[in-house]
Amino acid sequence: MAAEPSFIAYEAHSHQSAFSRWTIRSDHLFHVSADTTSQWLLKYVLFTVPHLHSKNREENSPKSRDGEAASRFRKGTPQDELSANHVLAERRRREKLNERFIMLRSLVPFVTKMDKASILGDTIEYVKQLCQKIQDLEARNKQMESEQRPRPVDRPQRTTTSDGLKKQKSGSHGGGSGEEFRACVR
Amino acid sequence: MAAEPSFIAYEAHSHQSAFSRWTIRSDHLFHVSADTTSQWLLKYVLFTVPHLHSKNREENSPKSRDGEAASRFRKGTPQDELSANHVLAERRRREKLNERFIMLRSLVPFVTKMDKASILGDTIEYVKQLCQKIQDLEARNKQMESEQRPRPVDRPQRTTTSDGLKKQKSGSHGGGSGEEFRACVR
DNA sequence: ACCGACACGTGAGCC
DNA sequence: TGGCTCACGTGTCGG
Repeated sequence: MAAEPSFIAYEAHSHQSAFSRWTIRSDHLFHVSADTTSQWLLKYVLFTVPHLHSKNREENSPKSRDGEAASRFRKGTPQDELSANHVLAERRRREKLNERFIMLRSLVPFVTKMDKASILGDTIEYVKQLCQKIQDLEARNKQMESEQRPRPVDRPQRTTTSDGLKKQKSGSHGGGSGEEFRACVR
Repeated sequence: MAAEPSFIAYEAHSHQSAFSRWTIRSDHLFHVSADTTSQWLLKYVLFTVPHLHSKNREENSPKSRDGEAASRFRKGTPQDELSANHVLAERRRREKLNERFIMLRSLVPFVTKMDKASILGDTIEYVKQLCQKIQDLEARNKQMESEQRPRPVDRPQRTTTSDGLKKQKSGSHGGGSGEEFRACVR
């Protein structure tokens, strides 16, 4: 029932539109190393590399719809706007979410499992460890500072430390988010 | 399954088993505040509260299956083992993943959107900021240490920081991972 | 042969 | 009102 009515009309070939299509094709044509982490890496590079250095859109996907609407001259568009738009939005949602997953996995240092669940698991643990480490460092820093300078002349805990630490920008979206937020509340 | 065990034999009523069932039911019977973040909060408390103070398992879920298998006296079990087991496993997978999502959201300090995607987005940004902050603290710490005490007396990096941080067990697998791993590689 | 993982489409609900 | 997110079941691929 999944593949029934006048649907999005990606080629004649029935269901499994788009994603699985090129996955399979790339799996067969290029026959890249399909042993471990097989199609994940492939999908990763094929999916992110075009996004990296190209700002142009791929908006033809919503346009190809009317073409099939002309060919598929059903009486109205009851399932068109109600479904074809829906399935597309849903696909976009999944896509966005997967992108976040990949991006998140690239941050966590030691991950070997690509399991969508292990990614979350490792992240949730990594954040905990980072958090604890920050508290540790902060406490030691303050303690050391206090022991070094027992003179309470002033206590400016934000003197920018006058060190030449390089704050590399996060780069991507460049949104100037407020720095020094309340971190590690647990 | 969160609410109660031995109930996988969802009633006679066809699809939409379990989750949507009690969601709708709770929506109608209890008619709790269904205005903002409506069923999310409800599901959250109903799902996590039993898990908080109860260590007992709920492994009866694979057992209740035979009951309905008896009622469903088809000739063999072609769709039973091929489907009923599969759908159950899939549901368990989603459930585990959702649990991770909730647990992850509880770590990030400032989140207002409950969007499954915003959770990831905020987390991925939070990790970045934590990471940068660790580098910052570390650099300052080292620099201060070098300028303060050129004499290498000793540096016990495990002074327990004298804070009352309570290490709640993660419970599930409890793998005692090695501390002081390589953090913040970026 | 089974089990785990994932993408997909689809029904439902909430702004 | 449609857009948007979510949960679900299902088909399919890999170990």
